[in-house]
Amino acid sequence: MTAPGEAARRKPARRPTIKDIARRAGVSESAVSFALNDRPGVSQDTRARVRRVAEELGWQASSAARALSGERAGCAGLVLARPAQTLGVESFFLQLVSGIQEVLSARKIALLFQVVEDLDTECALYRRWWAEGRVDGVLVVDPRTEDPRPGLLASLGLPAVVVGGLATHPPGGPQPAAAHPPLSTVWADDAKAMARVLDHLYGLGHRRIAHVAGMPGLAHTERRIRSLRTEADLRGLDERQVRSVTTDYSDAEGAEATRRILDAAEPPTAIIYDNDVMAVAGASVAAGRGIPVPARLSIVAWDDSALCRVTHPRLTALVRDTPGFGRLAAQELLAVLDGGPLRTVEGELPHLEARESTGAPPAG
Amino acid sequence: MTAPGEAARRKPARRPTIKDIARRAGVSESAVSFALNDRPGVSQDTRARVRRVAEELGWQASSAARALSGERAGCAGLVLARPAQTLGVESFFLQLVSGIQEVLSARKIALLFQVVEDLDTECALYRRWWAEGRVDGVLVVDPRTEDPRPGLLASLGLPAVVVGGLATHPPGGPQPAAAHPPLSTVWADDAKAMARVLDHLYGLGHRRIAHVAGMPGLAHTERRIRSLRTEADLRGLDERQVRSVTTDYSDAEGAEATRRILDAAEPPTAIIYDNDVMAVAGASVAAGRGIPVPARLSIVAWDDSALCRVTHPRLTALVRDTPGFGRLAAQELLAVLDGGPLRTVEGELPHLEARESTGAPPAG
DNA sequence: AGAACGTACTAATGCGCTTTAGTGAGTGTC
DNA sequence: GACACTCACTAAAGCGCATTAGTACGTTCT
Repeated sequence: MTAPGEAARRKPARRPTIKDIARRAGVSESAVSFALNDRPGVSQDTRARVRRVAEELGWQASSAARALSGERAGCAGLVLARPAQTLGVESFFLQLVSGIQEVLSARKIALLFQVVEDLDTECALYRRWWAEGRVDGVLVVDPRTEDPRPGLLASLGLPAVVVGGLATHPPGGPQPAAAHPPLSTVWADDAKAMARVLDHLYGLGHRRIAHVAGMPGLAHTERRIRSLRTEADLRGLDERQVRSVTTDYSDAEGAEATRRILDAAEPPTAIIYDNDVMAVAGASVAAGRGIPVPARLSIVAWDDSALCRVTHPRLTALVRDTPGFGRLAAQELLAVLDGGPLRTVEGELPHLEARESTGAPPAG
Repeated sequence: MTAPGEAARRKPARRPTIKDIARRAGVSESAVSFALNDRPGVSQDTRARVRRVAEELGWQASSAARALSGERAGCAGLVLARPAQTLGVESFFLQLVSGIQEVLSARKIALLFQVVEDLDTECALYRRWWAEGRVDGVLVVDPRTEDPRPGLLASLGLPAVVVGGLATHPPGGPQPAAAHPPLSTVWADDAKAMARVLDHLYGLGHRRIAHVAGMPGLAHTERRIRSLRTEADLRGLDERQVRSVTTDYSDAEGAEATRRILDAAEPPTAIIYDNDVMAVAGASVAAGRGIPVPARLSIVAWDDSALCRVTHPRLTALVRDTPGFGRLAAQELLAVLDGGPLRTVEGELPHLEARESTGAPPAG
């Protein structure tokens, strides 16, 4: 008699293998393999019998064995490079991941998810995953303007899909000098989305607008800033009237940026925030100073979430279907794994959900 | 000449194997294996040489091969069973995961992370992971009062650690009738934490207190509710003065619960919310009704986050070290994988960060 | 000097699966 | 009735590693 804990823990429940199936079905192991993988070489009868036995035994192919012989790990990877404290509140990633998995799990592909501190660690991790044969492909998020990852992945021959950009410029615009290396990409048209936001604010009468952007160096940050400038130019608004500042996406920097913006001699009548957390932080700064929203300051959040709906007033937000974007990315990765051509796929355009935080600017 | 995309994508860069190392170092494959795994049987000289060659080649053991021969997948699993829309804003999980990985990745153990819809799917996934040999162990989160998972995992013999509960009662208290199956557990003492919250509010003078709890059936929800009742009894507060209602953790239900609570004939002077999102939603409802916080209503949030700091007033919150909790859980899983004894480990007690949302109740 | 032992290595086996190369029985052909 | 040919299946090899059994050589003991 062993100790009770020991006894209960290490049950001998051995996992069934095709050998077990072969024995019970009275055929060879190879026949089992053929039967279970829809390969020709077995009769309908045998196939059915083998399937039944496998079912009974609750058999599932050992992922290790399959990976070793079949050269497929059955695994995709996703690395999130964020300093620990920036991991904050954003619902974005959990939603993205949930969308990704919806598609991957239908093909029985698991997702290896890792949070790391910085880009170098992320690159090192890709190398390790590649050398270990751990993943069949990866999803690259938070693309940068100068990004080492696509080049690295291409050189390793590790299939990958870039999520959210390094996008080619919109048709008609200038093509970027150094086109990104050959990786499939799914992206959203931030430029068009930004145009919509500006349309909304300009239409309400705003002429002095600030943009509290996210991290400099991120591709979509740059795209949004550039787009805002383009759209402002179209409407004859100069750099003093419409301008962007960058932050680290945190509530602290969002608040700080807001304070500086409001301290200006001629403060803007509207602020666009690049995420929900900063928008709420900014709204809080305004409230603290007794600045009524939207009477004296309009606020727009890029990315909707519960946050935007629980504040008072509720925040006008740019709503996008993040799980849907994740599904799109996963589908594209599957396509690449199946040997499909490199593509650049555009996700759904976000729409602006106008709520109570935007209105006409003060008359003066 | 193939198409440019094709050519660039499938680089022949073969992953190095121990055979390559053996050839270059002029020894047998087994010698390489011994050398790289710190096994006796090779001289210091050879060991060093093999190591150098492996380094040069950028070799990493194939996880599949190692798993197949060594019976270790080098992978842990974490499943999050949440309906998609509840995936909201909580920073809790990303932080927990980041703490877990800090510990696991030091041992080169990857984390398989999956979001599923419900508990049944989660159980099915455990079965599949087990049958596929995909994971060496799993971390079980959101333990329930009647939870099928520990039993399942124990019967499969899949090592596991329960994160956050099914805890035995505090020493001295009554032991639960059906002790949980033999799984290691890390938990936080919600009872003591709740006592602290009540201390704070009672000390300020509050005698009518509501508790907007999380999902019924979750172990920690029940623990908090039970603890609140116990602590209330100790102070002579009956069920009309102090009571809990359950929700699904969403901002919507948090707001709805708040409305109902404030509609009561004798509304409470303080509300405790089981997460940050609901607390902010509740604060917003109060603001919408013109109820000043904390002058007429005090608010406490369980779990701190950026949200609690960006609202106005900032919310008093129960702060816990979530990444630290994740690290603890991961360490415990490693201990179990190493064949250590089953244990129940208690995490750090959260502390109450008093901010502007709590104060003395109105004089009347 | 031969047995006994330890050291540093090589050879061989197996993990569970996929895949390629057989093999033997049945069918059709002239 | 010997020929090619197909069908349903089995045997065997190999994926990359860990591990066990074996081997050759040098040292020590008696």
